[in-house]
Amino acid sequence: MEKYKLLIVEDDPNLGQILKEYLELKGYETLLCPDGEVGSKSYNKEVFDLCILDIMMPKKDGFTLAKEIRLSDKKTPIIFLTAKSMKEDTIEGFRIGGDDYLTKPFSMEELLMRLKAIIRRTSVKDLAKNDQKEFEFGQFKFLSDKQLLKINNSEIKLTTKENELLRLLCVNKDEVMERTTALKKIWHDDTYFNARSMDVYITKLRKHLKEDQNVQILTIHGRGFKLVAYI
Amino acid sequence: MEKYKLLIVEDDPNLGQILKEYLELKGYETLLCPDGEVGSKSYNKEVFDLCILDIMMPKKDGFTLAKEIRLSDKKTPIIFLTAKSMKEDTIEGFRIGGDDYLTKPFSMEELLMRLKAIIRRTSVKDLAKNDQKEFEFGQFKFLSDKQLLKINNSEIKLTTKENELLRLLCVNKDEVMERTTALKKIWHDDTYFNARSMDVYITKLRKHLKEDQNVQILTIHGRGFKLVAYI
DNA sequence: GAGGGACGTTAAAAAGCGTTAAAAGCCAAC
DNA sequence: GTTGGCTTTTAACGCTTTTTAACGTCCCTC
Repeated sequence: MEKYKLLIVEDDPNLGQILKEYLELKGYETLLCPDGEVGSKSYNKEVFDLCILDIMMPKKDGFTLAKEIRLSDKKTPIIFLTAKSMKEDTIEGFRIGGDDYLTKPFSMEELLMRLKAIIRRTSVKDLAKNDQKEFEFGQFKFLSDKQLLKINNSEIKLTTKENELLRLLCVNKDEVMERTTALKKIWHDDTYFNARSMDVYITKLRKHLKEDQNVQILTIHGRGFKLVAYI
Repeated sequence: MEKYKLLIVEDDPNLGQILKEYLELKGYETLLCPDGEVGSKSYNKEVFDLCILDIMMPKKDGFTLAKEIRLSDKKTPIIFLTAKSMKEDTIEGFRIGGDDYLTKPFSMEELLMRLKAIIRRTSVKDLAKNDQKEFEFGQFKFLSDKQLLKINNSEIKLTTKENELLRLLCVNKDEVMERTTALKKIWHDDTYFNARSMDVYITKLRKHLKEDQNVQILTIHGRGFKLVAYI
């Protein structure tokens, strides 16, 4: 079963390690970053289900990082951690688009409860679907673990990248597969050339999917792609 | 503009009144109940977007009320208010299915921020889920999830923006689609240039809709547009 | 009915995407 | 280690979508 993935950005190595261990014990996958800059880089390379950001940190503080994240991503929940309980700070945290704000010292249990409450409310993601290996749409049958796309009596062997991209489209069928998500998950970096490479693969997949006119990959301009089947 | 409706259950008449007045000033519709029993009755009579429950109350405490609510309704967010900051209590609040937990005394501003953060999340989720995907008006059939506008035997492929705008007009058919609403929902910012861009798209849509003379996009000067079909 | 703000339309600029082909990278067989 | 075949990336060009700009018209207010 796939786990929820958390980005923890905390400069105090003790607290960071405690957070990491506790949350991993509770069944989450975590990545711990020692400052805002490393946190920013990690955020741009991977997809996380939730971010836990300390506010006062060297190099780049939590508010600045949160603002950067919110420029492109309004969705991923953010929890702030801080030693200051100042009213203005709290309000600033929510103004930026944070989802919760915990003042140190807090109990691990309370953090966990708040984290769960947020994920329960926000997560549209179905973890079970992420483990799915076979998909059907239109007249196609897609076996992602065998890299095979079947239609009628013919089989198309997919390359690794074709396979991963089609899989992500299937997991998000009838919803938008965001460009940035695909780039992070499949190409591990959201850069100009990777984006061009992805466009090439969309073309390749569209050619394969031509066999059934009722299946299409729609372009959602500025956001990504959407796999739809008309029947 | 429809307001969010809040159920406030608080036995302290002073705090209750302050909450009510403050939140109404901030644009919410509220109903204040003096204890859990009255709160329970009110909850069963009306639909609320969020509940604010004090925990220690005569007749029926906040936890009991929350449990009742969660028996039938897992969705409506619940914020607990309490004088006790005991850890077990907080955790119990989240265990029941609460969404946030504020310890008295708290600032009205912080309550408002937390409330907004929760509503921002839940309303986004709802919009994504319970949205209609197919519309009919005049001789048109509009499949918004496929970005297709059909009339007679022809299909018009819509661009992403055309599609989103037409969808918003359809949702508000025969009523005014406010300019600011459209700009916020589709362009994510109500600025001068986005407003001009939207005008361009209204022109594009009007061209597409020319196929049926009985369908029109009316201009409501100073407010927005209205999609109407005369037959 | 004059003036200013709001809207309508068209065209050009900018940004984003689609497609093809060539270059580079990878890997297994020889 | 070199070859050949396949996958992936880079490059280039053309096209579509979206935004910006400019100018004309409408419409409300005074």
